[in-house]
Amino acid sequence: MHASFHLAADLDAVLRAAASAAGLADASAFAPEVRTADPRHGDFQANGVLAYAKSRKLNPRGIAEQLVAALPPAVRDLCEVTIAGPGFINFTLRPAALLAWLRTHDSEAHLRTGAAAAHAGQTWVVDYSAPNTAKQMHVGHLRSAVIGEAVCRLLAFTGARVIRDNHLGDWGTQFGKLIYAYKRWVNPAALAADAIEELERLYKLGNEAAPDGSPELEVARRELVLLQQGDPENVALWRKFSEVSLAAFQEIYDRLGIRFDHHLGESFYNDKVDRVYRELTEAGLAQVSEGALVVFHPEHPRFKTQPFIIRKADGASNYASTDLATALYRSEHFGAHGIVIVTDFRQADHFEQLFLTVRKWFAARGHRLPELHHVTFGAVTGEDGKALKTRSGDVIRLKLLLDEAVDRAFAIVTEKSPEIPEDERREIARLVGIGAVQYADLSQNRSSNYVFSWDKMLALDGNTAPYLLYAVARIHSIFRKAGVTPGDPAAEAAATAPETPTEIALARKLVKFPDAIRLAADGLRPHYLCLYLFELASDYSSFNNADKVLVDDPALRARRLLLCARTLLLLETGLRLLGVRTLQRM
RNA sequence: GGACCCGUAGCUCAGUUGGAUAGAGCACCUGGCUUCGAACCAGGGGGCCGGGGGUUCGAGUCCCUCCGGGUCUACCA
Repeated sequence: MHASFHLAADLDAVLRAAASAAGLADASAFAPEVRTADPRHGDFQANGVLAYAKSRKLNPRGIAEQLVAALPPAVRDLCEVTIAGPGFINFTLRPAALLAWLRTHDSEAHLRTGAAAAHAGQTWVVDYSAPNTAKQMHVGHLRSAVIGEAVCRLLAFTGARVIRDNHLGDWGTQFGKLIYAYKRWVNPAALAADAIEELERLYKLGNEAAPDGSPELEVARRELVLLQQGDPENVALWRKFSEVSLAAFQEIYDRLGIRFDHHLGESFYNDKVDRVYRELTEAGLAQVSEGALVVFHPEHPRFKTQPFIIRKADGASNYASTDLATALYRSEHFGAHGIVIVTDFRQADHFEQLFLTVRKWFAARGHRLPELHHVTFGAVTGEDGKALKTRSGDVIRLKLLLDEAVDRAFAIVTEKSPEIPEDERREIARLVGIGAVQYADLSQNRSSNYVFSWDKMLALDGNTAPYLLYAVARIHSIFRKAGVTPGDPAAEAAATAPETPTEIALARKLVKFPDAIRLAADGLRPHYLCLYLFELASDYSSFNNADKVLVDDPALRARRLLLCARTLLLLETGLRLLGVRTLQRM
């Protein structure tokens, strides 16, 4: 039996064809709206009949009956079709169809082939993490890195060529103060021991030493001017700051499994902003206001009066200038079909103005316009609801936060599995601890604030990394006991279609994987995939509890091993797409 | 003042271009290991989806309004 990857998409196509075959008026305008259904009603449901019938003042049940009658016989082999309520069409997959899908989708490569249609042939640039150089990464930098990496993997899985670009904050007025402080107070021993720590100390010293209106600030400004004019000493210092910072960042990225293709920070666009000023001025989009070069958007309720400042009154560039230049570079140099920028919600205004400006600018100059997406996320707060990151001091360093996650995970593993050797417990703790932090960030709808809670993210029940990793470990354990490699065709050859309620519930959940991928990738919202994986692991646990796998009956044993192997495949594939690493024992 | 985000069970959160009786986890109560990993599972109680109005076959979801919390609002990013 044929089983294509995305069954819902197939049903959609079949219903469109049925609309024509049934002779519906204006059949090409009929949108089936196939989506996953509540399991009580079926596997998929088509809701489009109601909207279609309503707008044409037809009886929806009558239309649904015509459509169902026009379905090709093959659809009935695949699933049971019923009409319910005012005109929903419900599709319930037959056990044989479930088995066929599971047999076909037996490797990550096969899943990838099925999923890759969505963004095939496209190039997407993802701009995430983007910390400021000369400062340590803190807890506020976590979400962009974790969500951005998951978005990259989802886009790549759905067929895109993904370019990971770390748009570092490596330019700006703060470097004048930093150079000022460095030249006076650098401690060479501290610099050798922990360079980023020493830079951060100097950064704060510079800020304190050069308040607004002070003569020290004038000196700091001269350092900045020297840097911008290419003064060898200051340029060398600035380079050192960048190198030291990148090395420190990479230690964090290594622990999170992140590797960027490019680190094109703000400094990279220094020589590219003049073209921005020129083209926006020539296009009539930019104007001088209060000495600055700005863009207004008269059609916008707010941005008709709130300017987008693209060049400061003193002639210097700002982040609007470099972000505009960045958009053009990504379009021209990378040939981007899509640009995704992952920052917190406080920058929503900026990116709305940026995107409005880019669309008008590119249209005026004939530049190729990519899809532009600002992937925002809420703040990370403590359990008291207040921001974890306070304005004055007491920021939690990301390095220490990850250390604590691993320490806490180690204590739990040691308590639960004392028989495992310490070396392996350390490795398990590393995967579970880091995975728990990543997963906690990803599993919640990114637009709301995220309450940071050690106890919740490390819990063994609920929608957490440890729960999913535990399901993975249990499945591996069964295969170890059986002496079988997961997915071995010989072990699955005799498999029959699922029969028990828990087998069927698990199989029905497995075939919904494509829908979860599509939801997550289309909306750039990884939490849809998390939710799916949690439900899958939960259905697996019920199955695991109710149906013994390693039984004597060869057909029964084969089909349960097949269910185990596919669950393992989808859990491991899904977690990999989230950037969470899996293990075999915990 | 204006704009945007959030408000769903005691707590933390899901809820797909508007779809069927609003779902999880925690906590609470009951039951299940001589059995592939009980770090688990099965079952139970718990809701004016912030308030009010509107749109329609149908609203947690869309529109208006009010309340509460957060953020941004001319040269930091």
